[in-house]
Amino acid sequence: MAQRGRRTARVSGDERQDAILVTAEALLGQRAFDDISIEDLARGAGISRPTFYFYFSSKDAVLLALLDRVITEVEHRIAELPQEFESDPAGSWTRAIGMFVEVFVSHRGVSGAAIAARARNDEVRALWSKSMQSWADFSTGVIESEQARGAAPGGIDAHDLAVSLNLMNERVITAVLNQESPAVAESRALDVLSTIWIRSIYGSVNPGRR
Amino acid sequence: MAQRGRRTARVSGDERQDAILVTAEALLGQRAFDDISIEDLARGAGISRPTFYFYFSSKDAVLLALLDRVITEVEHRIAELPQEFESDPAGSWTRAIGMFVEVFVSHRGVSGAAIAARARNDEVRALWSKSMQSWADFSTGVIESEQARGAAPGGIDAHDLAVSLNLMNERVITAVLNQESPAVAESRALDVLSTIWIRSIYGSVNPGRR
DNA sequence: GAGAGAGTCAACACCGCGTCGAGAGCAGGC
DNA sequence: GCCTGCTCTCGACGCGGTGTTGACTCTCTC
Repeated sequence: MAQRGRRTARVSGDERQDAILVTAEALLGQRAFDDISIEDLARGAGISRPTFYFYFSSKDAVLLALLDRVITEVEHRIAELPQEFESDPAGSWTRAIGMFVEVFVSHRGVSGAAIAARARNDEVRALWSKSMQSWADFSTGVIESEQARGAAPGGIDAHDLAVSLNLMNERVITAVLNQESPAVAESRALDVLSTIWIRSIYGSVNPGRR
Repeated sequence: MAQRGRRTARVSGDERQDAILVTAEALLGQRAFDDISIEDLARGAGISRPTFYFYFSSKDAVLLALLDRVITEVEHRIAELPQEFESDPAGSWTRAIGMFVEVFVSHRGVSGAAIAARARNDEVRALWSKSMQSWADFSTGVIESEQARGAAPGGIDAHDLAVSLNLMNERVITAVLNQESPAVAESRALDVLSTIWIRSIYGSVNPGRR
């Protein structure tokens, strides 16, 4: 994906760049992004603070690179998803949502920090925005075709519905990651989310199968 | 509500405290919380930076005071809400959700900043958390009684459902406030949200009336 | 072996935060 | 009238984090 760090590529020193990313993800597992200084990242990568700037232009740039990886992972996994909404709508939605939950939970530090940084940093916001948009578009497409084949009722714009449900997922998952209260128990989150998706898309508790 | 500023009350100088709050809310209408310095608040209130600390212990304390007001307003308005879920479930939910949308939209700067600050500040998090909890409890209660009277199907824990829907509202409303994309158009937000609430609570497009 | 990168860092300038201590203004008690 | 104590004010400081500069060292190439 897009060249997020500096360096035009060549020899070692790539290792340095990588060491910074590794350090950052590790530290994000322990404390909040704001509580990690560039000094910390540099030390973790075995370099001095000014040298950090040779590899990344700021702390945010590191986060951006990390987020980029996570999003790429989601994209790959979306592409691999079997498309069987007609034969098993409930199962299909659940598998799709489950994939998101899984990826974000497995990179909880990065996801949390990125979502928080969105408010502050334009590039993070743009990247996240672009992804949300593509997920929302994906959901919109499916919802529209479910509405078209008569499996799902109209009465609501498919895109509005898709956007809201995706935003719900984002928020519910972050609440779980941050162990907020109120939040849904991590073990029940997937169940709850897919129930809401299915009920609000199909307007019924048990969407028909064919 | 809880004494958020400093001062144990007496004469003028209350005006100063107030001037700081007014300045803060005004500036929040123009730029992000992070881009407002204590110097800015002090200048706006006609005092020096150190004097600011006589009234508030930090910038976050100002935000907390502002958030407190907004939450108090919501609480009052919840209390005034007519309770007629049995006779008009759809309308009742819509009115309740509409009230939230209205209050947060009318204090968009504060709401946005507070929600972002949650990640960073314990007190903001605690206050927001407490309110979300009480709104979720309110919704849980109504959902449970709808389930008990047979108007809403079971198959999902009322509290999980209530929490998720409240989190959705929070996120969809912030997306609207920040003019994010994707987001739902401000004019349609209420409609979309209430449709999702109703479909996922009642498991049908048109909950019966009695 | 000279030149051009890539890579490194000590030292510096800067900015915003929070604190400290010295006052100014205004009570009320004596 | 003036002392005492309180509220309120701010200049000046120290601190921690950021980002930049300029000089230096490798190492690879011709």
